[in-house]
Amino acid sequence: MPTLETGGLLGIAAVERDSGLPKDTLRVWERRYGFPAPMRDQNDERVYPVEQLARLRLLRRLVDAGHRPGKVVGLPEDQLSKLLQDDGPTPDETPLGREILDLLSANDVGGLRDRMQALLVRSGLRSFVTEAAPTLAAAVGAAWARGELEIHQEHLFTEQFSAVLRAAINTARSSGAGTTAPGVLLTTIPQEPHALGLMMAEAMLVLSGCACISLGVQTPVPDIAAAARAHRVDIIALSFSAVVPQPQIQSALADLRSVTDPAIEIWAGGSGAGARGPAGTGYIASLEAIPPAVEAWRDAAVRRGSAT
Amino acid sequence: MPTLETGGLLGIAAVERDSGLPKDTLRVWERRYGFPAPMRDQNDERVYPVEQLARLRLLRRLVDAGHRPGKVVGLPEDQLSKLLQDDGPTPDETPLGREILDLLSANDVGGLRDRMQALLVRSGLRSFVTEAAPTLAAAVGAAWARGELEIHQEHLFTEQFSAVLRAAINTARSSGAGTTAPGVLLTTIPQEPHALGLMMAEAMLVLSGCACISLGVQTPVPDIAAAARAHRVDIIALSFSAVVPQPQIQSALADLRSVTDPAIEIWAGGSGAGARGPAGTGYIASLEAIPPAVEAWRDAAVRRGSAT
DNA sequence: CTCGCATATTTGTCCTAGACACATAAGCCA
DNA sequence: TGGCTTATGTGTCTAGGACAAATATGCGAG
Repeated sequence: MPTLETGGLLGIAAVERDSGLPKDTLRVWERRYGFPAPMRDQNDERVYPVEQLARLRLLRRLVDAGHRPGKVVGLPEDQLSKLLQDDGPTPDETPLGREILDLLSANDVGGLRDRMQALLVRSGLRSFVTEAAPTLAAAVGAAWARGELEIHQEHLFTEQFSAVLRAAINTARSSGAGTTAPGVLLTTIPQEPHALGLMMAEAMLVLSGCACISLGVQTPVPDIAAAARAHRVDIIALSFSAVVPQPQIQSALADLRSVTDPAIEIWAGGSGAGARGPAGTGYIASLEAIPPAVEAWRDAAVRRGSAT
Repeated sequence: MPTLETGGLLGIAAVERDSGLPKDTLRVWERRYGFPAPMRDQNDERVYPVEQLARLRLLRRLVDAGHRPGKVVGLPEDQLSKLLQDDGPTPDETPLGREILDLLSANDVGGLRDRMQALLVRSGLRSFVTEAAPTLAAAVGAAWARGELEIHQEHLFTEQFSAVLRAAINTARSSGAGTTAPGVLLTTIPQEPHALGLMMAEAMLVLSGCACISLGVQTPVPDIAAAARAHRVDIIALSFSAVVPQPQIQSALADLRSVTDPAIEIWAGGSGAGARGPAGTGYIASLEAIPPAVEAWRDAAVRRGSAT
């Protein structure tokens, strides 16, 4: 029973899943830096207390932010201060972020949904996605990393947020028709379980008049290529959060590029996507960059005389 | 450069990503059965030709369908025939199932959505969930196991189906009010990633007048308990598909039971839930069993004089 | 003092080979 | 045929070692 979790103890596979650190890395950190320091069960297998998991998630954030593991893994609780001082002006101190965090802390699910719905109808889908949504996501992410939120509160936020956004996307979908509309396939690679970024991208693409087909998250690379072929899309759009290690993103993009018709563009976006992707793949720096990118594709399509 | 791919050769990490087989399993299959038989690069690291990846993906299907690795890993190309002959009496030969499969095979995403939406409005949410939905899910699952569908087509079905169902649930939600409404927390354990069963259960609960709070999938057990406490629900409803091994389900239920207020009921349902759960947990045999179970809870609540 | 380049260190990932618990299949007896 | 015990199959974990890529450090030149 490798990944069982009984009474706050997690197996190494569960820690890999929840921290995003591969098993090999967990073991080598333990060997080199003395942390994590898991206990052993009756089979001499590692079992990690939840506090160590929490610290590992903090450490992962620090490492992703540029700190070197050897420098930070051995510290007791000063990491918290480092993390806080690192991110100096905490981005969740916007009134809106604070408000959402308060609703989450109060477990006010109805209020949360109403607030997000109100934001949506007041400002419209576009500015909801480009302005409000990133603020909310950042606030929740930061609060979670700081330990202010529990996991179930993050789950609740994700659920409510995606419900509101999904409904809005479906409403907006029908309106786009007439001009040259690129067909876009949306999904994520198997290591990427986050659906929020994908949905925000879909919203922007739909608003730009694209015909979007979303496969949801975690599609194997050969199947992404097969789906692009089957649906005759013009663009494959992939979303990456920070949970996936850079090299894995790069190789996944390269693999996909090599098995996909060169006429099909591959776009990578999200906080995890590095600016320098493999040759033949495009980088979408932000949600605001999506409409211009679609516009550029349209221009190119007109110039080459082939419209969908 | 672990996962690089040069000219149709993939590193072990890429094969793990695309086949779904863990690195450990790939190595042990090679050691025991002689397949896969990767070549080695200049660093003596495994590199897999794409044909071997394709066969590994087939093998994974067969293993998921119940075949034993030792029996099928060593076969040359007869696996294809075995795969096809495997599911002899196809249970998807209902007209409805056939129709959906045809739409999926034709990659007709609009037609798929329209058909499901029509089913929903024609028969109503309740019979859609209890009758049409299981038929569709069974047909898609069987076709997938038989190799008639590709992964991306199953993803597409899941995405469209959940979009239709989610919208219907949100519409139905507001109507239920007045009588004694139990608060229900819905989620799955971390090993269970399937959301479809959860949503179908939510639909039935909402139709029965429950106040549902869904956390989405894969909530750690301690957080399920914490969420139940925070939201003061009366019932925790968990959905299990067949992917989770029985003992893990049992121990998760037992763990949850031991850390949750005894006044809160725990219901387990779905194809993976065994009839005999741990003491103090309830078993919901089917979707049709949900309304009576809610009714029974109401009766008990009235009798004990405490209403939410 | 700063920039560019060569060298040193850190770090993630892969390697081998062995062990073992759990689940399934086979054997056996009623 | 059904239920129980034994045997085999199977995935996952363990240990330490190795090495290439990424990053930091030292050093000389402008």
